[in-house]
Amino acid sequence: MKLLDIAEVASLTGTAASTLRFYEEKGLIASIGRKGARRIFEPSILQRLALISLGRTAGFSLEEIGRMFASSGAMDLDRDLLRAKADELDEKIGRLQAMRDGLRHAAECPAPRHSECPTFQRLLQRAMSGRLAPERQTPAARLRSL
Amino acid sequence: MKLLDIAEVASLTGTAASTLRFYEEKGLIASIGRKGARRIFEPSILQRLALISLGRTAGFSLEEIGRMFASSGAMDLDRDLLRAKADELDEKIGRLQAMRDGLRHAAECPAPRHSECPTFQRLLQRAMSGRLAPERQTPAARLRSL
DNA sequence: CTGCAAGTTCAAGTTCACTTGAGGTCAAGC
DNA sequence: GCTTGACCTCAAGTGAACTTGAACTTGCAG
Repeated sequence: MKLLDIAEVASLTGTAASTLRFYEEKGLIASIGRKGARRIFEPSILQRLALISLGRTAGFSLEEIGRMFASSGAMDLDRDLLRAKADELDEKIGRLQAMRDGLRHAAECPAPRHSECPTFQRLLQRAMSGRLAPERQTPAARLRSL
Repeated sequence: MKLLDIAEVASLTGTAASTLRFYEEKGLIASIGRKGARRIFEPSILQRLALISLGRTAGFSLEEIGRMFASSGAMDLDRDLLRAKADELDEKIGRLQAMRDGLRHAAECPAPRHSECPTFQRLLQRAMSGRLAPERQTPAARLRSL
């Protein structure tokens, strides 16, 4: 099992070395040791970084992602929380789909103004359903609710 | 056609008044005029703000969103760009779906470590296909996307 | 053995999207 | 007429997620 130095991890994952150091400082990743002053990583770091990247894409903060990794290093969370996050993603996916359809339609629609096109209106409606007045939540409150 | 003051727009859209002023400064919205020093808005501002919120959820920056509104005020863009954005969204949706499936699976899977579960592995693979690093997202965008 | 590219730390800087604060104006209700 | 509060401007502050810079050290090719 080949060990990796920071440059290898960086180029294999597309993550800047500075970001890796930053993530280590934040406790999201860990180097298995040092060779002199230089960090060395296990290959499993690649999966871990994939997971982090994925979580970021899904809209989780580094803080949240950090909590998803138990001390064991595995994803280890309350199943209810996992399900709740999945539901959250479902909603987001739905809105993104509507947005995508809206864009696609806008690219094809011959109407001079999309605001006058009923199809566009319907898509906009769907994309926004239930979130015209998004209950503003403080970061602190959001953290508490985890 | 009832005109709205900043407080009405704020409460109808859930957008803070300070944000509305900020958006105006950035050219994303415009007030139709002033009553004394106070901004007054056309009701169509509500749709515009819905569109902005939608775009933010879809991961576009304010800058990008600004460019999507031509001077006319309608969404008026190069159709190719619109299509490209739609494709971008498609990819993102795919990844989010995989992530959602991964979370859902993690909530059910009896395996002690998800890193040893082939189903989870497959989902992770799919979620990550063709991408190394996540795009940057602001905290505000994350809050909105809840 | 030496040169130097590539690593290290730590502090400070950057970007984005807002928010907050200080200080001021003004219309409306008492 | 006076107070109150919602609005105004402009500048500075905030938090997340990094990046950059300065100053220093080290592994390894030549």
